[in-house]
Amino acid sequence: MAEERKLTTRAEDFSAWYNEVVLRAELADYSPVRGCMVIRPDGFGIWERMQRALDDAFKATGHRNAYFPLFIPEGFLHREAEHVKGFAPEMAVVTHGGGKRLDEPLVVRPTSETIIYAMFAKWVHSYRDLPLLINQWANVVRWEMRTRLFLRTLEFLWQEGHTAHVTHDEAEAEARSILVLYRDFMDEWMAMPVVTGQKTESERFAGALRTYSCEAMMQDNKALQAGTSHNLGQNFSRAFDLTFQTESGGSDHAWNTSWGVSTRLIGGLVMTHGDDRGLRIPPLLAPTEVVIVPIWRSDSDRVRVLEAAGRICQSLGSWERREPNRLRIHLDARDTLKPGAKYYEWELRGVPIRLELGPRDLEKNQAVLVRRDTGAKTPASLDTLGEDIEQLLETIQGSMLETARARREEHSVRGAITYDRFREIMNDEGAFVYAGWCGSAACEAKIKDETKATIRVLPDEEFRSAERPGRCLCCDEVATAEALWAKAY
RNA sequence: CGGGACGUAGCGCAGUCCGGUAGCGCACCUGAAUGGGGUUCAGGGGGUCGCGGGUUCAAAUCCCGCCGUCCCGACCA
Repeated sequence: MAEERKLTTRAEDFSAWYNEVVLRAELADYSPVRGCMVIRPDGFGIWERMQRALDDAFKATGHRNAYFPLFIPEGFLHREAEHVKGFAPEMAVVTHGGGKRLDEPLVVRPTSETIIYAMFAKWVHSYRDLPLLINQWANVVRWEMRTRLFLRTLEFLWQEGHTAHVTHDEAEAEARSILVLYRDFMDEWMAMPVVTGQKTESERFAGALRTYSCEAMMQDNKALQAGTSHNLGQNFSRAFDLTFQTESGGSDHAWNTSWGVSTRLIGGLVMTHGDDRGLRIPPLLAPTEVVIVPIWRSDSDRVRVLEAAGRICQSLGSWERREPNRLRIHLDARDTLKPGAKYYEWELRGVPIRLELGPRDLEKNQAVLVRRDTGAKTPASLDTLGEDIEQLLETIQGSMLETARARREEHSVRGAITYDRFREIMNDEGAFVYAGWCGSAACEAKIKDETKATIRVLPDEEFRSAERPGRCLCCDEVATAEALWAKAY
């Protein structure tokens, strides 16, 4: 009977395991519309914490939030040739409104470059108006053929930053600094280590000069693009007449960047940290950091334990060092479930710390703290509970990052490698392979065709192998770059 | 759009080959006991068997058509 309730283990079938965890932990659900997703409160709670952290970071670097329309005139998309080519196949188009056929169809935004730069053109007149640093929290629609909860849905929530600058270098610096901001967020908040780097021409954002990306490794050794930042050059400025008067009195097109992360991050979080018991949420993003499971035998015990648990909630929730952000603590006082059943449930939901409190603990003036990530149990004195929990949460956060990083490194291959060996690795377990590339799209395509692996990025200096491979993985020509190869989501 | 599988209670499934009262587990409701790792017992509610047509005394089951979902390809944050 207990067997039946067990999760599919990750090793058996990673996809099935992922779906099962997302659904059973109640992060999301399928909607009546195929390919769309309902984000449930538990999932949205994680997103809200991500939003807050990112929003603070954007504000701290001078960006401000604004909102632009959901509908974009179809003609706008066509003004940038590359852009429309990239997005046309996945656009949802509104042809009727108010019962009448529209003169010009409206595209439901797949991304907002066009409408935003059309507005920027009205707002920017002088170099003094620059840089213009705007962010938008919004939903977008991309009509994907195959969807997957959180990772690829027809509609998704995201944040898209759009900026305009006086010079190329300034825009480039912005795109790079946002990439670092993303990486820090993924490291420090999500405990999900990422490789940063530049996309190849074939993987570049439609209409961009250069695209930078954060790539995370999932537990099936596939790569997940977790965030992107683009230097758009003057392509959109030209298309939308975004000009300004320069300091010397001339006229110039502004330089743009755009960048975004989406609810896909939640999928990445699940696939990075989840285990065979369910979700593991890093403390900083956990909607609930601590769950108290009270234990009692008799009615009098029940009263005593619940009273003590209530006191803990009150004092920790208002613990002075946490003000105004109280410790996010939940008391599971349900008397319909045995403690054991509660343990399984909260483990599935990924709450970082479980606090067990029973009559025996009260006698010893202690509680038992159980880590979700390692399962380790330690008693803690009720007198120092706040400090101990705070300490433990920090430990868990750091330890989860280290575990994920170690896992990634364990499945990374650096240095010279033969094509046969590469194919073997890709067909076997999969891995992040750092290997030479001649720079030709032909080789890139050939490898993708033969191994299903793709170039994810040309990694930043710090992620490259110490010894640069001299030869292209594919054609054996002299390599002009080292690329990160992996199978990808 | 090509290849494969499936559609039966909220969820997971059996029953279909070989037509004959619509079942099981979980969840849910009521009551009692239980309570430091998925409690037990007793009772109970819930299904136009994806939709439409055909064959038959009789269809979840056989035949035809349609719809939908999932998986694998091409596409993608």
